[in-house]
Order: sequence, then structure tokens, then C-alpha cells
Amino acid sequence: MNDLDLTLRAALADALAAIGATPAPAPDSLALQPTRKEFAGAYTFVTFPFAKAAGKAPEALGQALGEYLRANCPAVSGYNVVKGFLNLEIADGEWLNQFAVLSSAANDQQPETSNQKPKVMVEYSSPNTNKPLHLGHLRNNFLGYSVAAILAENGAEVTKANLINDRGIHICKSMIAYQRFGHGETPESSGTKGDHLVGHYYVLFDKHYREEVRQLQNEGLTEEQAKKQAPLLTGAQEMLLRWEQGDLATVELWRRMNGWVYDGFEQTYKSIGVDFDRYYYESDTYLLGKERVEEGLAKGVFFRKPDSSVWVDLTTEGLDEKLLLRADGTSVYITQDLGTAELKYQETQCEQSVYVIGDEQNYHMQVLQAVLRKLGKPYAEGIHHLSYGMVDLPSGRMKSREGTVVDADELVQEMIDTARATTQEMGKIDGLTETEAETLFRTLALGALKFFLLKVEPKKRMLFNPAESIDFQGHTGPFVQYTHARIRAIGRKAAAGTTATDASPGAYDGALQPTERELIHQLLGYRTAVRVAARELAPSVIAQYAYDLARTFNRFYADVRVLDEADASRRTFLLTLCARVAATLQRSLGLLGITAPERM
RNA sequence: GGUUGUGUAGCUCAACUGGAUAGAGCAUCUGACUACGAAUCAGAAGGUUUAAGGUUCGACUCCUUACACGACCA
Repeated sequence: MNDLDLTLRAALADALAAIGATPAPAPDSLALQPTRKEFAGAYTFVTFPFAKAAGKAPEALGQALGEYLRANCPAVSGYNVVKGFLNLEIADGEWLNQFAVLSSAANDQQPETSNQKPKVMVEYSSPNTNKPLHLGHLRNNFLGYSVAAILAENGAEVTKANLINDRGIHICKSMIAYQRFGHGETPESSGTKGDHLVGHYYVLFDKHYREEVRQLQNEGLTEEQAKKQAPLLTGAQEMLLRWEQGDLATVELWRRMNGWVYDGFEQTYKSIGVDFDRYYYESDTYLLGKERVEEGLAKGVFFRKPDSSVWVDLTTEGLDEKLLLRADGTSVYITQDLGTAELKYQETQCEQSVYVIGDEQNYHMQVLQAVLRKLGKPYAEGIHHLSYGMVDLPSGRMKSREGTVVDADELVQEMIDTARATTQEMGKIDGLTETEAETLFRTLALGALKFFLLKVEPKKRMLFNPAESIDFQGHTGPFVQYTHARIRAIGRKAAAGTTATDASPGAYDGALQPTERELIHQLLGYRTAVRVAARELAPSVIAQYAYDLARTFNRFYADVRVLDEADASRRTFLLTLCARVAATLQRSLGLLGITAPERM
């Protein structure tokens, strides 16, 4: 929503009232849409819904409204009516006014919201400590980082959180495999990144475990028996028990291996440009969950079965009965999540809490919210599950068993190599130092990768085609980055030239080219795009916005020669327009976690 | 079996939440660098929006019922 929208809607409301529509609609209830490009005009008002109230046929109503607006609303310079569609043309002077407002410093900063910033927590990444990050995690990380940035841009105070799943049987599997086969090697001694090293032992566990199972089956056990009795597995289970009892040696090994993993994760996070304000560890929070269960029992919203396990009945919510605590008193997943939710709220008072988690957890998240409601938690309503679909490969789903998992570190490195090759082939790194060039390759690689993963609506399952993801042309991150770099080049040339004849900004009052109107129109839409993206938790909205803006600019670029412009005031206007587009592209890309290079 | 998500050009995705002749990119073909940067631009071709009904001035969008694929819950 911007001033021009408001002006037009207010004028339309007046017009409808003047015509005698009953009841007279409020300006808020009137919707404007962009005019299709085959018709003249910028904004279209659909008259069908108001025909009855106005007592006119849609087309006649359009005519009457158009006539009224042209007479009474200076912003409207002309109109045309096609069936029930009223297309409004905006005066060039009005576009220039709007652009002047947009360019003023006041508009540059935060949105309309005031001193009372809503507090939002965005939890994302949330890895297990038994394996390195892969392609699926990248979608999660990029979504989380981007949504956090978008919410902040929309006026929220955002805390980025990472909940690390650092306990449980899976860690013990890596640990026992390391004890058996590790010979005391470390990331340093092996030259392996910590998360990869630990992941390696998780794979080793699985390999030897299956070997043991087969052995036992050969000795006459059934498959089921063998799977339960294999020494590696029972060893891991015993280890988990020792861990829970606080056995020193076990805890020490656990600390040590998790430390390696965290170092590895930090490297990856740094490499892909994501970060966090807070870390939560399930080893810290799982006990807190049990307190919530006690609370629920005391309030009478949970119940205990004869075997002393604790349940909640969610059948009135359309869900099932759900186990909250096992008969032996140990916690299940949801128990920990109850504890974590409480802790988050206590620490930050966040009224909104976004969980970036894959769509296989949809049911789980519904249950979590329903249970928190039962407990009467004030933050229950503020829980939003940003649910995203899996990333598939052309060969199908990623399967660790089949070795088709795309490792995050490797993928990023491949993208960088491709960026290097492509850029060098095009001969584009002339003036750059070695380190500048390397920075650029990373910028482009991540730009391509992030844009590729973020341009798709989150809830949709998506296909990762390696060949397309490293494409730098068309509907891609580098396309937008290139457009930005191109504009900056104009700025540099203009600055290098003489400034003596330059007019003051805002002096131009002549006619505009169609692409110039379009650019201003799109620039005016930035806030709306951010608001929609924030509401829908959808970075894809921003990706689409940035791409559209870049595309319009490139059309403008092809038919308006900025630096050849003789008229000083028009030249200044065009330069300001270019600068504004560049700034908006940069800002939009920033919301996606993408850097806009000065040259490429 | 129950709940739920998805289904749009050969492929990957859009469609401002019910609006006009469903739009982009890739791939295919045709043009534009002695030019502010060709990682660009202009154009051609490509569609029964899975299917069948319904709601209304108007449906990719909403409602039924199928079908396909996925996820979760016994």
C-alpha cells in the first residue's frame, strides 16, 4: 500500500458515493490491480461487484467512475473501459511526485509500524549432530534466514534460533562406532571437517551393524531377533543409558564429538552466510518438558493411564490421543518441544514463533500447538509452522542408504567452481584482485543457489536439477545481480563525468517513457511485496518481485540511453531512477540472503 | 483405512487470493554488440490448468466426486 493506492481508492469511494451507490463502500474494501499490458493504464478497477449497488451496468458504471476521476482526481490523466474493467492512466507529474516521495530519506527506513515492534522468533536449521548438512538443510537454512530478514524488514524484532538435536540414540551410534573403529583420530589428525568425520562414523555404524545382523541370522536368529540383539545396537543403547546417568567418560566423549560437529557446522553456516542469535540444545531442554507435563496433569488437561504413561486427548480438536510421557517416565519428542517452547517464551517474550520445519512434521506441529492451547499458554496462538516440501533430485528422493544425498559443502564448492569457470570464460574479472575475484565467485554461486531454492513457494515439493541450479541466465539470482551491477556501472560513469551541468533532483517535469512509469510503479510496490511475504512467510514473493523489477529495468535499459541524455534535469531524474532501482534490487536480494555485487 | 498437501507449456516455476486473451525462464527457431556491460534485449513456437460435475456476470483459484504422486497417523 502506498500513497497513490490510497489516493485512488479514496477517489473511487468518493466517486461511488457521488454516483449514489448504496451502501457506499469504504476505500479499504476497494481493490486495485495492475492493468494488463495490452491496455492503456496502470491501475485497473473491477466494477462488476458494485454494479448492483450503483444501479448501473458494469460498463456504464466504469464510464461514470472514469469521468468522475478524471474531473476530480488530479492523479488520473485518462481512462478507458473494457467490459467491466476501468483502466486508469496516471499523469506523468503524479508518477514523478510519487517517485520524489519514494526517494526521500524518510521513506528509506523502516515501515509504517511504530515503536511497538512485535517480537518474533524464527527457529531454523535445527540439525542433528550425527551427520553433515545436505541439500534439504540448505532449503531450510535459506528459508529461515530469509523469513527472518523479511519479518524484520516488515517491522518485527526478530530473534534467530537454532535448536540442536544433540541427544538420543543416533548420537550414541556415532559414538560407539568411533570407539570401535576410530583409533583416536580427530578432525585435525585426519584433516576432515568435524561434522563430516562424525557423519563418517554414523555411516560406519550402519555398515557394521548390518554386517552383525547378517551374521546373527546365519547363526539361526530371525531377522527381528538379530536386529535387536546385534552388539553394536545394544552397545549404543547402553551408552544412551550411561549418558542419561551422567557417566563421566560417556559424557566426555559426547562433548568432544559434538564439539567437532559444531565446529563443522559453524564453518558451513559461515560459508553459506546464515547466522543465529541463540542456540538451544535438546540436552538442555528435554527435562523442562517434563515440568510442562506435570503442569498439564495438575491442570487436569492431561491424564495418566493405568501403566502410568501420560496422554492428552485431542479428539475434540480433530486429532488423536497423544502420548506425552512414556510409562517408564522417559520423554518423547513432543515432551522436549513443550519445554523448548516455554524456554523460548521466557527468554524473549516472543508473541510469534516461526518454526521452519519440513512438511513431514505437519501433524506433529499441529499437536504441539493444540497441547500448548490446552495448557493455556499465551504464546500458543503465535506459533506458525513454516512447512516446506522436500527437495527431490532428478533421480528421485535423496537416500543416504543409496549415497544420493547431496552434501551441502560439496554442492557449494561445485557452484563456486562453476561460477569461476563461467566468469573467466566471459572475461569479466579484468580489474579484480585474486581475493576480490574469489569473493565474487562465492557471491554468484550463493546467489544462484539461494535464488533457485527460494523462488519456489515453500510448501511445494521441488526438484533440484543440478544443471539448472547453476544456470546464470534467465530466471536466476545472477540475472538480478547482473542487473544491479549494470546499474552501478552507469552510476560510476556518471560520477566520473562532469557534474557542472547537473540539475537538482526532482527538477524534471517532462514526459515519461512507458518503462519509466513501470519502474516507478514497481518501486512503489516494494512495501506491499514485503508485507505479503511476511504474512505468507514466503520468500518466493520477494524473489518474484526482484526478478520482475530487474526484468523491467533491462527493458528500460534497452530503449533509454541515460548517459546520452542531453537535458540536464531529465538526465538527473534518470540517474536517480537508476540508483533507486539498484538500491531496491540490493535490498530485495538482501532479504533473500543474497549479496548484490558492484561489478561482475 | 484415516488425515493432509500437491497436480498448470517438453522441463522448472508464476498467476497480486474470484477478474480481461493463464504469464516467465530453460530447451528449440529468428533477429540485435564500432552501443551506459549481450550473464542482456526484441520476436516465433509451445495450454482442454489431471478428469467429470456444480456455484456466478466471470473459476487455475471456491464446493462435490474420481484419478495420480507425496507426507503423516493407526
